[in-house]
Amino acid sequence: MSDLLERLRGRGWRMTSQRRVVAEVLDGEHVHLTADEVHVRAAAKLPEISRATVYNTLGELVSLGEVIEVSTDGRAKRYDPNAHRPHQHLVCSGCGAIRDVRPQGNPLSDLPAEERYGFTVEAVEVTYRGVCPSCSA
Amino acid sequence: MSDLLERLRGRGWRMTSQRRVVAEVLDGEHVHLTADEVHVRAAAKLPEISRATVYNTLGELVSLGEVIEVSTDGRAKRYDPNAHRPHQHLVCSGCGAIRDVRPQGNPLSDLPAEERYGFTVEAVEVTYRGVCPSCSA
DNA sequence: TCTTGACTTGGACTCTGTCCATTGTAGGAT
DNA sequence: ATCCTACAATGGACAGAGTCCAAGTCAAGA
Repeated sequence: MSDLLERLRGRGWRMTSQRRVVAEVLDGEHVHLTADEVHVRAAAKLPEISRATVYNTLGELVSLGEVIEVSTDGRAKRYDPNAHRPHQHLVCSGCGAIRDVRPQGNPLSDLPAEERYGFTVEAVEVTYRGVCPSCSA
Repeated sequence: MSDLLERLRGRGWRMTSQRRVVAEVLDGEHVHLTADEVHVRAAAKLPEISRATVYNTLGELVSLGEVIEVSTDGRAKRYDPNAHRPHQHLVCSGCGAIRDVRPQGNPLSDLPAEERYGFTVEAVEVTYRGVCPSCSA
């Protein structure tokens, strides 16, 4: 995560305690927190941090390509720091848990030219839905 | 669409003018309206129809498997009546337009057993993102 | 240390969707 | 054709997620 901070500083990001705390909260794999969860965890380290700042910071991290925004359920968006390792998501219909997974093959190539209708296709998101072990038990 | 109404009646759906109007609004291919858009169009035919009824009806159509709920952007959900023809979505990052597309291959089979982590995988959603012709012009 | 433009704050506001008590009505029963 | 009643519609209050903005604060270069 410190390399993330370095990278951001290198891009002219002004380093504030708020931004540092948000970045720290987002560290790790299989992290898929909502903005509100990020706020709660950030506030545990830095009580004065505001919701607006958390939203701003998350938005910037997304624009910078350091974090991926995931909306699997039409409810709160989730923020996934695992942005530099292409992956898909496996979502539990029961509890909403999310796992990062790595399918085989490249789904982009599954969309033939005649199905592109003049679009410049840049990315593909794949969400597998199912029931996780604890929910099916 | 009248077969839809027939099917619903056959399942014990009480046919009201409100439900009929909502079903009519959702007729067609490449239809991906938000609940609010459905309400506006329905109200053009039946001015007294309430938002709550539109939400209720859409929810029922989704439960019945006649309409698919799509949330591509974390904003308003969209409702896709093309439920009986499996397909994926191609979304324009510029204007948000959605096209139904039919990729080759079966993405479900791209998730090998060792990447399922004990989940019972039931479905997969694929969203291609790109820029549509009018936005790239 | 000073300065300044970028950052943060918090509260009001918007948008999307849900809830619920009340009123209305579709469609089977008579 | 009319009556009943369970199911459906209404609309207004409410809730959750996110945005906006004017005022105050501060990181970091000079």
